[in-house]
Amino acid sequence: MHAKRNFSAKREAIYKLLVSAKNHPTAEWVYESLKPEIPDLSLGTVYRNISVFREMGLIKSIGIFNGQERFDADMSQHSHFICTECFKILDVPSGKKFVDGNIYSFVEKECNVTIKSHNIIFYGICCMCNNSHKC
Amino acid sequence: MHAKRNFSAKREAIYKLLVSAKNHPTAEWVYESLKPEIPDLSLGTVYRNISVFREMGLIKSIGIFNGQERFDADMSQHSHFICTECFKILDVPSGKKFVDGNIYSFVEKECNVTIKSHNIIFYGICCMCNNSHKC
DNA sequence: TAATAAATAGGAGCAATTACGATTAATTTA
DNA sequence: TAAATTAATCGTAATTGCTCCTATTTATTA
Repeated sequence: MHAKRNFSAKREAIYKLLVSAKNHPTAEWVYESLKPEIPDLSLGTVYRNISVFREMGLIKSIGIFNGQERFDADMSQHSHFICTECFKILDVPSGKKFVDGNIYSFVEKECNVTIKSHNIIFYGICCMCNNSHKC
Repeated sequence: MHAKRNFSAKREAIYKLLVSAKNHPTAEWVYESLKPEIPDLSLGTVYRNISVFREMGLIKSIGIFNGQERFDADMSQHSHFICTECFKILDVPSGKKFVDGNIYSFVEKECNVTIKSHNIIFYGICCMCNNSHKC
């Protein structure tokens, strides 16, 4: 039994796609992906629902890369790698916790702030973009 | 004796301001700040020189927040805190190194990538934006 | 000084995102 | 069920941060 959620058909479709997508998609990609099966979908609806999901805490923004904002419906604490060539984003499995609660309180004291969350992004070249395609 | 650098007067002014600025400025802020003393400065020149500096490795981008890219001429490895209310950015003094070389090679193996750099950003509320202004 | 190269101004153009009025769908109330 | 109310969406216009382009100016070289 799970919480009742009155999502409209389109909202539901957008959310499901975000959850299943492994590419940390852009709003544009969500729109293009759903357009074939939902021909009367509008781009504004995608943007608006992404905002709704973010406010609900269902998704988060990874950042803006190559001019487009990237989203992630995996709300577990993890880091990302982004290829500066093709802008592919990979999850960094955090078996190792890079940043823990001790660091939070350390930074909070040093900076006199309250920390809500953090992001770690590794930049580099993915194996597809390396000359030697050993993927 | 230091390396000869043939910067134009405007380029020099932009770079000096970036170095002295403690607010991790936007291009717009640089433009507005220099405009009074350099009335014929154009916004395009600020953007172009920021690109030049970035390619030269003199500055780096912290990211895009509230729709505007933020820059930092402090090239030492350090993290940032950003207030989600007022978008003030603070340096996190890294007496503690959060991410070291071991983590790089760990992630490189896990993700099959080559890492060039990384960014850590803490999000939260600064003391000015907290109800209790204990700053 | 003349020829060449680099940097800039100013404005047009672009692309991602947001805002808005009109319409449609869903929900509640009677 | 029907009417009234609320929420969601469409389509398009507007915004905005940034980039690009051309003419002009400034600096460098011969």
